[in-house]
Amino acid sequence: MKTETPDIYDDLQRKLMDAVFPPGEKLKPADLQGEYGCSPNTIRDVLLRLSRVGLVEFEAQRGFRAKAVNIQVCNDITRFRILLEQEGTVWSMRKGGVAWEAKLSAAHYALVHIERQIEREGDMQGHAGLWSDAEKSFHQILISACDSPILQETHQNIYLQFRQQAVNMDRDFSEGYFAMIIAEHQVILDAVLDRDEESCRQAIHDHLKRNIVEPDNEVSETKLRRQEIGA
Amino acid sequence: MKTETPDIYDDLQRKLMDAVFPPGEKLKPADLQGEYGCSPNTIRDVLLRLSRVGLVEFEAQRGFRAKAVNIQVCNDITRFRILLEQEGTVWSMRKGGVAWEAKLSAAHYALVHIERQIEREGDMQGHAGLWSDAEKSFHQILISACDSPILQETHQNIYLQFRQQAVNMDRDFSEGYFAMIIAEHQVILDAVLDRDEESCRQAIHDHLKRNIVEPDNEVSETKLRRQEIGA
DNA sequence: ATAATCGAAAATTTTGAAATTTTTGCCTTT
DNA sequence: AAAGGCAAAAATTTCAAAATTTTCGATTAT
Repeated sequence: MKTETPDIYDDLQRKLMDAVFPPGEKLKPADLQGEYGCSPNTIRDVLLRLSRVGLVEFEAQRGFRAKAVNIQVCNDITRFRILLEQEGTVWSMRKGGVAWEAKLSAAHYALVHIERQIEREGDMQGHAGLWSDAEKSFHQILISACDSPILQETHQNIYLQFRQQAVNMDRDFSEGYFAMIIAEHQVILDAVLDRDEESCRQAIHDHLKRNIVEPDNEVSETKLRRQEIGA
Repeated sequence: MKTETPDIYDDLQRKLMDAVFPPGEKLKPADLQGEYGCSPNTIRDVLLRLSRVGLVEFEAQRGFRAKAVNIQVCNDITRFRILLEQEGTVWSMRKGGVAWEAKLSAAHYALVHIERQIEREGDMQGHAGLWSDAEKSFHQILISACDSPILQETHQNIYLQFRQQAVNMDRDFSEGYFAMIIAEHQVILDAVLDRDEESCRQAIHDHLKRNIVEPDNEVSETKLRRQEIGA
């Protein structure tokens, strides 16, 4: 039998991020085993590794659960992501050279291209995967020159968790949503290329703050679909 | 057979932090098995969980290694720790109430007590464990009111890694070392109680920056004992 | 002499069943 | 009727052996 653990890992990660498992659902190796035609222990192994990234919650003697989704967790992840991305970007601005700027510009170009297309066609479904990859790429390149493997790895994990939370929330991709996103990404890019650290921090904060739902912000409260499920 | 996995986990974590395993050394489940009288798979399980904390490096199909120790990693960990502790403390200053201040004062009092004793007796060995716990407690309480479980968990992991690095370095606990540490901790506490965010950031930075060894800082270069081993 | 290839040995991963622990439903007791 | 306890069932963890992959040394070809 060939080694297919990486495939199982990737498949489970994708399902976790695509909300195939409701937040908080128990993940029983014995059940999942059938899906992949391997032994329960192989699944256990994969789940342990996924818990390393934070996509799965693990408690000794009590097995695994898909990570909970609720306002508190989502806010926490977002605030932490803002911190990591602000600092990682500022450090990158100090360390990064022309090559970094070029990569960032390229990633931004590709991202804007997809976003404009979605805005025109008004069709999110067809391009969801493509946009997701491009957005991820842009934000990762943003901090890629910061010369801190630990910050980058932590950010990568937080980003995955952020996506997991986001997918489980209803977001209104209404008219003009992507136009707004495009503008925000542009502000970030400009601040970086201008080497304006404060503007950059501000731009990153402004871009991500929509995901922080304050308790008194009644309008945004309705954004959570499966709120509190699996808390 | 009873459940003793937690014991194995704790024991391995301690050995990792006490530099019983040289940095970079391969950790073979089959070898460690004998020590604990369990199967190799149980060890594997534990090592996977330790890799979640960052004390152990894991690569698919290539097993486990004690985390590498070198200037770059140590600097990276320290810079990241500074960031987390600055931000966590500032957030705590905004959220924390009297109860938090009281706990922090208590932790500081206990810490200073031990540090003065060590400074007087000039004996680090006898109090190493006690001081280590008190220092950890102070720094954790510092960020305990920040209302961000993710930041706290990340800080906890980074702190463990920091200790792992520190143990593997030669540090000169020469005359006056702890007097210096005592003063620095005091500055941090004062800034917190004064609700002076900028002073607080500065104090935390000043306290931890000794662990950042710049390449051009020749004096400090010699501090690394097993530098580059297991890189 | 250097590089590439093959094969044996070592190490890691997977397996399926046994042992342990937690959970659940039912019965007894207050 | 509610609370507590017991036993059966379900789920998790552990085990030791088998299968796979990697590593390392030696041989061969360039």
